[in-house]
Amino acid sequence: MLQKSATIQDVARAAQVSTATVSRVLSNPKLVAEPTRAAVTEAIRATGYRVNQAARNLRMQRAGAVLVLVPNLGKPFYSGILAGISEGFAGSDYEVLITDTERNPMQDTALAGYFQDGRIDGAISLDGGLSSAMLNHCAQGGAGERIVFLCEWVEGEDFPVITTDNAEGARLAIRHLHALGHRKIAHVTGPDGNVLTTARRRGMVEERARLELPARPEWIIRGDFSLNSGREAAERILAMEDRPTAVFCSADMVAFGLISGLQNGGLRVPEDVSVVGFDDIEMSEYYVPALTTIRQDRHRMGRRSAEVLLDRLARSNTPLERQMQIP
Amino acid sequence: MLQKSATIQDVARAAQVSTATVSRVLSNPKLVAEPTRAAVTEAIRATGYRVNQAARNLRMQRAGAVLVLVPNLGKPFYSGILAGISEGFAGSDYEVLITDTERNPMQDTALAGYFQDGRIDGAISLDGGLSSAMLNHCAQGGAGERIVFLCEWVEGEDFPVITTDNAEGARLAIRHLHALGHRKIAHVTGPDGNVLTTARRRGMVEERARLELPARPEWIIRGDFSLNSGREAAERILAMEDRPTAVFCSADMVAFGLISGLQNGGLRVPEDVSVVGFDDIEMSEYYVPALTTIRQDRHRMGRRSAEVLLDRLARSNTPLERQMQIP
DNA sequence: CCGGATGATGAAATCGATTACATACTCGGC
DNA sequence: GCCGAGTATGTAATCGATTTCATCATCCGG
Repeated sequence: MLQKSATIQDVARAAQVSTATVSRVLSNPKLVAEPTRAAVTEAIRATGYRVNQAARNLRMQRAGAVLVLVPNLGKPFYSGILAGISEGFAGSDYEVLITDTERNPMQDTALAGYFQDGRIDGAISLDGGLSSAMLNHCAQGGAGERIVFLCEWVEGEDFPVITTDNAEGARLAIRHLHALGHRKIAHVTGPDGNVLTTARRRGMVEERARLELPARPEWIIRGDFSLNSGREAAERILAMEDRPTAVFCSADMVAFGLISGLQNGGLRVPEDVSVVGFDDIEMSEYYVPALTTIRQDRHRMGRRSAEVLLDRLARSNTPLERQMQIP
Repeated sequence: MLQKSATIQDVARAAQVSTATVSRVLSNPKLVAEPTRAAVTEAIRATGYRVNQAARNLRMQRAGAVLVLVPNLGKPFYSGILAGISEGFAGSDYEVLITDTERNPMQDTALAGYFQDGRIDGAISLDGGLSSAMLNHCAQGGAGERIVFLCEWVEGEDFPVITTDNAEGARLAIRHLHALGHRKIAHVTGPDGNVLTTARRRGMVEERARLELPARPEWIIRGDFSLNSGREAAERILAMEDRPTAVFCSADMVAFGLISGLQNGGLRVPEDVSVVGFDDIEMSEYYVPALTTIRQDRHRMGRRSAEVLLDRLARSNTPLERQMQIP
């Protein structure tokens, strides 16, 4: 706060009106007569007045901020999403807080605590691994309406979710490889228990069955969306006697790790093995060879989630009678 | 805020003491007698009381948040840094706000506005492109002590800077290429006017001169830290009659774009052209071929900048007499 | 046994906004 | 000429904490 910036009192004094009038000029100008309004506006300019957010938030019973839960800030996949979210909230009077759920794991009550403290009005979670207990705490505090999920979600809870059709993306990938003539297709999954892992694997398996392609258990390789898990998958594949000719990866990063591992092992991509990724992060176009991948418009999804949350916040701040306008 | 969470009044009532006592138990327990303290603690537990941050911040004249200015949230280079910063502030009672200065450019007064509004207590800028006018506004508001720079900095201003020795990194890169036998070395720069561009180019040029390597003007190619500028640089190099045998890139992303462009153009890397990057983002190890690069410990730098800012904030909230303890 | 130091606690002011309620004035209809 | 509605503004309560200052009890040395 530093330099004693002008307060609403100072403005009121300068314009020779009450603080109520100043406040009205700011929030609801048409309640104030033109000459008064002009005087106040001038006084605001002259004093360099700026609304003190802490005071405003206290009085209005709001926090003026939303929290974004990111599984791992270090993954480039999330950066585009964050940019979209941040853009979505620019111009609103909400600040965007970001936390890394992997490096700073949340206790069961931590998220609810943010709400109770009045530190946030809402949250966007990119982490589908939140415990139901944690979400229940929030719901009990009345914050159930103020949480939306993005990309991932929690099975069995019905918060709004902005996501792509992951199973369909997987099917698409398999169809693509099939069209290229591949029959023996492997899949590197995401981490166990992750909803995206499940959806993408399901899509993959379904489509493989539909196309009547061969399926060997070792062709489903467990990964975790990381570069390194791709590299490990490469070693597994190199060691197989009956090698797949194509691999569908659950994420672009996995694909990069896989390709680098395969090439180091002497297999050429795409001549010997075709690889398809998921996400379409910017890098994928510039990888050598360029990666075929399933696109997710991360920026747009980020924006969208911001819009959804803003809408819900507006709605839940509106008194009920104004919501149901039908007589 | 939602559910009327218990207030300090409720606790005071439950414990049959005044709010002052409750507040003291929270902030300075040794001022309160043991039995009273126990009663209050129990009342806090029973009511599920949590301090309301807006009220606390208002009274204490602080914002309880810091702002991180990121040039472009979409670049993976920044994600590790953000993770470090976020970790550095975990456990402190400051929230971390993040803004993208490219997508949401700041007006001259915007940053100062954040301080004046009482929305932030300090800022970490990864953007060396902030105008001096903007910084002056902040300094005039007394926020001069509460800004630190990270990676980039503004020439001519003396805010604390956490950064690597960029010129030395560049020299290192050139020495490395020289040791491999390369004599004709090109450089893809960052964007004009960027401080990192200047430092790295200077290091490169100095070392090239020291080693008495040939220098052709067209071997300094203008880029902008992006994948695409690397690809464009590749086209320029492919079109040269006197081609360099090695290229030092101002960033890993540039190197990736360059390698992909060169290979598409029929040159092999590293057989025909060696490429060195800068930053050592996680991908670089997994690129094919693996990229040689100049390491920056982004996570640590992030943490460090948080520490520096926290220290300055603590200092500037301490009354002067307690700072100068020498009699 | 008293004065003053020390310790524990409470009453009330304060931070800077918003807003319910009160007041004063204007205007039109009867 | 009076009343009610409407408009413009002010007074003061309020949000939920922190902190200054006052009060009161206790204790110790002389």
